[in-house]
Amino acid sequence: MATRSISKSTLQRLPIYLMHLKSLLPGGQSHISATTLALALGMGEVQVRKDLASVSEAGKPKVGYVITDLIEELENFLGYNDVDDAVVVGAGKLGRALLDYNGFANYGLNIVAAFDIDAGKSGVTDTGKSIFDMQKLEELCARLCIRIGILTVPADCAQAVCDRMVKSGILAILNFAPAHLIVPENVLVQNENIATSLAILSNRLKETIIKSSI
Amino acid sequence: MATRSISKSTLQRLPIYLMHLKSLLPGGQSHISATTLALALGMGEVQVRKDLASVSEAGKPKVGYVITDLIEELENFLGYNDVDDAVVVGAGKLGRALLDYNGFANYGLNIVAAFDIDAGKSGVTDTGKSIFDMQKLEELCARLCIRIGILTVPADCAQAVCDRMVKSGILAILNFAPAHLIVPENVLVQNENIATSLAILSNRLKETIIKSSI
DNA sequence: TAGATTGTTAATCGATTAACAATC
DNA sequence: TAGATTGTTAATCGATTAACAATC
Repeated sequence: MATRSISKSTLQRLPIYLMHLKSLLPGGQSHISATTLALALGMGEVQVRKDLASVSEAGKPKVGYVITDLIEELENFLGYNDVDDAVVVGAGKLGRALLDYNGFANYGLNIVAAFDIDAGKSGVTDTGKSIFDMQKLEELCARLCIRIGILTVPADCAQAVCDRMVKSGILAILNFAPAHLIVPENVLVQNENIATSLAILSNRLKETIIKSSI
Repeated sequence: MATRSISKSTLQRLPIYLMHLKSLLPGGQSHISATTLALALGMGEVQVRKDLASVSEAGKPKVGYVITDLIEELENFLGYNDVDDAVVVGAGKLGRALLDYNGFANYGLNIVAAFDIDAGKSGVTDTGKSIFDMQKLEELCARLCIRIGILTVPADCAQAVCDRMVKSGILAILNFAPAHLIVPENVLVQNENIATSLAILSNRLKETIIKSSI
């Protein structure tokens, strides 16, 4: 199977295209050109065309792409159609917000439950999702073959909790804790660190202000 | 003033160094070499050295860097010491989680209040932060000179709300809505889209599984 | 046919890595 | 002094952009 390897940068942009295309659906227009798409998203048109070429063969000169087809191809490529089960570990405010967020279904992610060290948090949330005691983590992950875990515990116990997740068979971790995780080679970590985003934003803001005050 | 422009990639890594250095403080060790730091974070040692050189002059051959000094320099550079006020717009679960998260203070961000279109959500949270009706947005932002806004509304009203934030004088937006925002040239947007992270994670997971099944 | 738009090949740009001289 | 470690200059790598041929 030729899983043509795709660059990380392109992969990051694909969901942006998908998002925009979906927002176009109610408008009723059937086709879109890479040029138009690039303009709307403030990207280079060659970049858009190259990115789209990596998931679709359906671009037609003069008319562009069929929007619904492109959406379908993007969703398939991104795996939004075959659902993966996931768990949230750490049922603090952020953890519970993610647990109850119903938008993940659109991205092929089904959060089945959350876990917390504080047994007092066990129970069922507004939306009917269960929060279990951490003790149940290993058994439940193994039984349901959970491969994706969302880590939302404080930094100081992030590594210890991460180790337990790995032991439970989790292969991919979305890490919201402001901590660097050490994992075995076969386990993936994607850091979702708000501090990092903030750093970039405030640095750029400072530069903007300096520039505009000259 | 020589605001030596720093690459975006480096800027993204600085908070990671800072985070790790802080976690080292309780250990009592006074110095650290770029080599050690690189090893701990799974990065190249030249990269670490180059990144650190962009914020510090204090590296000494043979001994490395004084940890506390390096922390100080990183915090100054990242602006964690001069606090910026910010508001959250959209008091849903995520918005309220961010509003009540007390970790932002470490990053030089002080969230003063949240706003929501649903006046029924107005009030005070557990941690004493106020949620106001959206109507108050413009007046309060102007009065407090708010320049940073955190956007946590649903995708379908993200652009409209963003426009109001811009009109209120906000210059930097941390966007959690899964939508592409169009803003004037002088306004910065940093997208914090979980779908994107998820796309990368699940794609890499798939590749890992394919590879390991060969 | 003419022209808009596609997909691709070549050139440029930026970031990472390798090599090395400087120094405590 | 010797060697660990720094900071920098040059080489490599990857991603973006520009140029262009193909085509509906």
